[in-house]
Amino acid sequence: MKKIPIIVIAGPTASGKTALGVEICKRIGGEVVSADSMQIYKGMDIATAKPSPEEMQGIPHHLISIISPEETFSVADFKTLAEKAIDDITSRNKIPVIVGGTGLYIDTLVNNINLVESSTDPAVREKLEKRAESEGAQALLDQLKIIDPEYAEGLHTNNLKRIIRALELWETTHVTMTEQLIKSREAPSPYDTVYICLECENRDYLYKRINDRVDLMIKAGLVEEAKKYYSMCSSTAVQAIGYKELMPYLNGEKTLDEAVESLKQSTRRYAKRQLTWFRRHDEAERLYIDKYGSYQSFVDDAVNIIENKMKGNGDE
RNA sequence: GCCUCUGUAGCUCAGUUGGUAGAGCAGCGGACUGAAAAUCCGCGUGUCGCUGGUUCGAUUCCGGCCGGAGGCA
Repeated sequence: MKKIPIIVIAGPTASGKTALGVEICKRIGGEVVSADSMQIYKGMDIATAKPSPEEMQGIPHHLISIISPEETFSVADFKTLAEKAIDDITSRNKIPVIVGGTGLYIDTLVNNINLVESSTDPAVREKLEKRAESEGAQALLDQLKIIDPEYAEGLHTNNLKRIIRALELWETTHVTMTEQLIKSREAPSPYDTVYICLECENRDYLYKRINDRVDLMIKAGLVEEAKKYYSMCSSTAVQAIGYKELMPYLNGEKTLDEAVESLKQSTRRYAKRQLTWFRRHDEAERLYIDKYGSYQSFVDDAVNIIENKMKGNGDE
C-alpha cells in the first residue's frame, strides 16, 4: 500500500515552527495540522502563541481553537482528530504539515501508536488518587509490581501519575502497560514522514527569544486573558504555561515582575524538556535556527531537505 | 585620610581549630504510550579577590595590595 507523505516540523517553543510551517505549506502546497496540546483550546490565544490570521497567510490550519478550555483533552483524542484532518487534506491533494511542540502527540500520530480503547475512567483515577493519599504511592507501586512487574520496574515511587495511569489502564481494560507498549506498535505507520526538528546551538539564543516573547505576550494582554480563562480551565487546560504563573500576581502574592520572571523560567524549562524529547529522534533532520544568516536561507534549507527526502521516499 | 566589616559556584550564603570545600536557588543531562505546556529521575558546574610570608601543606593564620559596604573625620 502506498504510504501517505507527511511533513513534521517539531522543536521547542519559540523556535519559529509556526512561521516555518506556513512557508513550507506555501512552497509545496500544504496545510498545517497543529500538534499542540494547548493551541487546541479556544480563546487561549496569547498564552499559547497561536498564529494570527495574518501569520497564517491564507494557509488552512487544523486543530487550533477547536475545543473549549472547560473540556479535557488527550493524546488519543488528538490522534483521532489529526488522522481525520490528514485524510481531509490528502483527499484534496495537499500535503499535511504537522507543526507543533507536543512530542507525545507527534510521535503517537506519526508512528501510528494504537492505544487500547476506553482505557480511562475518571472515577477509577480518583479512587486511586485517594488511595495514594491514604496508603502512600509505594503501596500502589507495590500493587503494580504484581500486575505488571516489567513496567513497575522502571517507575520511581515519586512518579505517582504514571503509577496511577498504569493501574487505571489495568483496572479499566485488563491490559497491562507492558502489553499496550507492544500491541500499540504492531500496526505499521501509514505515513512516509519527513521529520524536521528545529534546534539551537546556543541555548542562550533560544532563551532570549523566549524571554522576549513573554514580554510581548504581557504587552498583548496576557494578564487580561488569564483573568478571563483561568478559572474555567479543565484539568488539562490549566496546565498551560501562562496563566498559572500569573495567578500569584493576580492574588497579590507577587509583583508583576516576579510573576513574569517565573513565567519566563517555566517556559525555558519547558523548552529544555522539548529539546530532550526531540533529541532522541535520530532520523530527524535538524535545522539550527541560530546558524542562518538570513531567514530566507533557513526556509530554503528546510524546503530543500523536504523536496530531496520526498523524492527519495517516492522512489522506494 | 583613618577605623570597622566584607570578598568562597551564575546568584544568596555556609564552612574548613591549617590537609584544595557544600547548601538553597539558578543551570545542565535523562526518562516519557490516554493529564505531556504535565509528571518524574539524576548531576556541583569552583584559580575559595590578588600577592607575598609562616608551614611538609594556606581557601583557612600573618602582612601588603585591589574591589565592595558602613562609620569617623
